[in-house]
Amino acid sequence: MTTAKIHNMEQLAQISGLSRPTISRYFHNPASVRRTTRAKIEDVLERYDYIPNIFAINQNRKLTRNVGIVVPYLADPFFAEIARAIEQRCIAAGYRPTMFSAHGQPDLECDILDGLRRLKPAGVLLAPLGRASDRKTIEKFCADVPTVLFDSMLPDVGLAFVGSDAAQLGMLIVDYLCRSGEPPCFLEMQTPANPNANRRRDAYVNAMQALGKTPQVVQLKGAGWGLEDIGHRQGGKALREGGFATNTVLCSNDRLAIGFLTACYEARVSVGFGKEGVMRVAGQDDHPFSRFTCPPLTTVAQDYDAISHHAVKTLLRAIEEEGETQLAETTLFPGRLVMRSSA
Amino acid sequence: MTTAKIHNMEQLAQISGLSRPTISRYFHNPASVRRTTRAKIEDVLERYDYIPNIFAINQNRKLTRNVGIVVPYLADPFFAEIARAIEQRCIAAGYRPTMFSAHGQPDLECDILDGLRRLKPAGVLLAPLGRASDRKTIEKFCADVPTVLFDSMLPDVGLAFVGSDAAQLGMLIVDYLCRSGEPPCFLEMQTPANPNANRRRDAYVNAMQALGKTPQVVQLKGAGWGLEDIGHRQGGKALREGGFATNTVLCSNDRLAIGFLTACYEARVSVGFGKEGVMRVAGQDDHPFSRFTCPPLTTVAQDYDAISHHAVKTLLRAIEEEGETQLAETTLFPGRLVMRSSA
DNA sequence: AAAAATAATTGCCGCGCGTAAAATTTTTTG
DNA sequence: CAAAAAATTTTACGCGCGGCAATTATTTTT
Repeated sequence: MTTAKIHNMEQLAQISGLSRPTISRYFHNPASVRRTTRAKIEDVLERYDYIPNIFAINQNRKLTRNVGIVVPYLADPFFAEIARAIEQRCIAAGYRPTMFSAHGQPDLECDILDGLRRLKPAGVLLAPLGRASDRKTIEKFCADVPTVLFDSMLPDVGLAFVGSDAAQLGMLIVDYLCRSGEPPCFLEMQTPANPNANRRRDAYVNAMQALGKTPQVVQLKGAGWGLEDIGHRQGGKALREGGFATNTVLCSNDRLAIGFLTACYEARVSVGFGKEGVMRVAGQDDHPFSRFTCPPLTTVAQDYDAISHHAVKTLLRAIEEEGETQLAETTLFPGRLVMRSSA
Repeated sequence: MTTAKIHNMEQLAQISGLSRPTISRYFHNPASVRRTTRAKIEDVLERYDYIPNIFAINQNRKLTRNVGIVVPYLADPFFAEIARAIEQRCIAAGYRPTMFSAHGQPDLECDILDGLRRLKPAGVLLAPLGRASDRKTIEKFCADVPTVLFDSMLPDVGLAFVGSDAAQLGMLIVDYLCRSGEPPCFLEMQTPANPNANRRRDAYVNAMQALGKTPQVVQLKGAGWGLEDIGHRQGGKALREGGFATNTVLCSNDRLAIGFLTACYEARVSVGFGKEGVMRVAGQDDHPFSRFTCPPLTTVAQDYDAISHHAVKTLLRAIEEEGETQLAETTLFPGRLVMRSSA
């Protein structure tokens, strides 16, 4: 501790009376040296606390232990939460994750991937922007770097896709809404930033038809990632203009629903199930804030935990096998109905 | 383009007919080579598009252009937003920012700082966890790495602190609330995770006294970063037990207010100014979601933009001067009253 | 105790670049 | 226009580590 610091493996080798390559092996995999040797090294390590130079390591290794995590919009707590879960799992597996947010900008997404490439990452977990993404750039990136997509799927891109089963989520909530009241209309953006939106609409339509009901889709003008704002402004407009065939509105996602609830409030339309509600509103995602809306939002929860776990597992398997794992598998997890008082 | 790729400076040097160090200088600062030389290099660069290896660069440079951005809790949109602003400014200045979140965990905060050290960062922008932070670790880190603190201040730590003027924010909102209705009670956590909370309470008390009113502070049980939940549960309990002396509640921050609004809703207490409101609720921060609560939350906005701008400017100045800039200056920005319908 | 298997060492090269000092070229000066 | 000064480029060396082949030392097996 009080002694001079160690700055490279050579010095550590001298002090511990071993050779540098042995020290190198130890750091690569402590189990690859004899127990007595390991003890010597760890003994010295306790007294001097040295850490190998990360740049020198990465420069020479063919495969680093860097992992990139890229999400479209980190200011959205939904992504913040899933990114956090993924990050922790990577750390636990001994990798060095780095988080990036495209902040909703396609060009930034490209910049991030380009920058990521330079980090020689062992792999990347990518939730693409979706429709706005530059497909070619992403495809090229995936061809060079083992990449698992999550949340938002781009067909035939990446090692694998992990996400939620939109059809199941849709059926779950539509079925619930139909059983407990009037069948829902569907509220979404006209030009959604995210391809999930299309799957959700389809899921809604299919679910309605399966239940023998007539689907009604209401599309809101506006683009970008200010979903609450669109739900608020445009949703409010639709509300005032009587754009909904029934008293029940299923929103494409919770953020839209959050904005729409505000619109309902301002229009003095009371929301909730039972006698007190003129209108019922539901969302999809179980956004971290959904339980604090007024009224708290009924929604279907994505299985954050299963998604993050499986995404990381899939990536690490592909990395560690390093055999030809050309599996372009898609894994979809079911959602869970979260009943709150809004519907 | 179609030609074989270049993988190092040596090759680029050969092709361009220059020596490698000249190329190196060019990348370090294009203006440092003669115009004719620059033209040669850029000509080759257009045809081959080569990018220097980032690990090799950082290994040899005494000072990298890496910058660390550390926030206590990225799933809080407030921090996500300010981190985004800071990130962009760093990129614009030609640095390579990396974002980290302590996820509310003090030990993780230490790990992050330790990991950051290995990246030889030119500087770090740190919003510490606050009370929970391991002060010694942070102090030691700041002694080694140029660090600017923001959001949450630790006395005598770091190059500088940039944040909001709690006293001004408090006066602003208290004054408004007093002018427009009954004087506010103050709602906060018993053991706040963040030292700002103390400043805010003091600001409230001082503002009330300055206006000749009697302050009342209501403290909620609970700890951690689930602020909405505490505002909801414990705030609701206080509400039911008639814990507030007046009909106006100023929350220590917006997240607490968001939870408290839910509690009001569930208790069927209508919130808002004017005749329709039994109660008035206000917050502090102008959290991204505050405009979508029901009713939309009256609050005081922190000047995200000024804070991020000044924090980055201060850090870069300290880095680039590299002279002894031992200034431990504190810069506080005023807030702005955001009047919505909750109060 | 000898043979086989395992671990550790030596020695050397390479990675891709930074950097100080020396050599060169260009510009300024008298 | 030559000499001095300044600007630019080259030479030479080093950073801290990974990886490989050939030895040598140690442990385990027969």
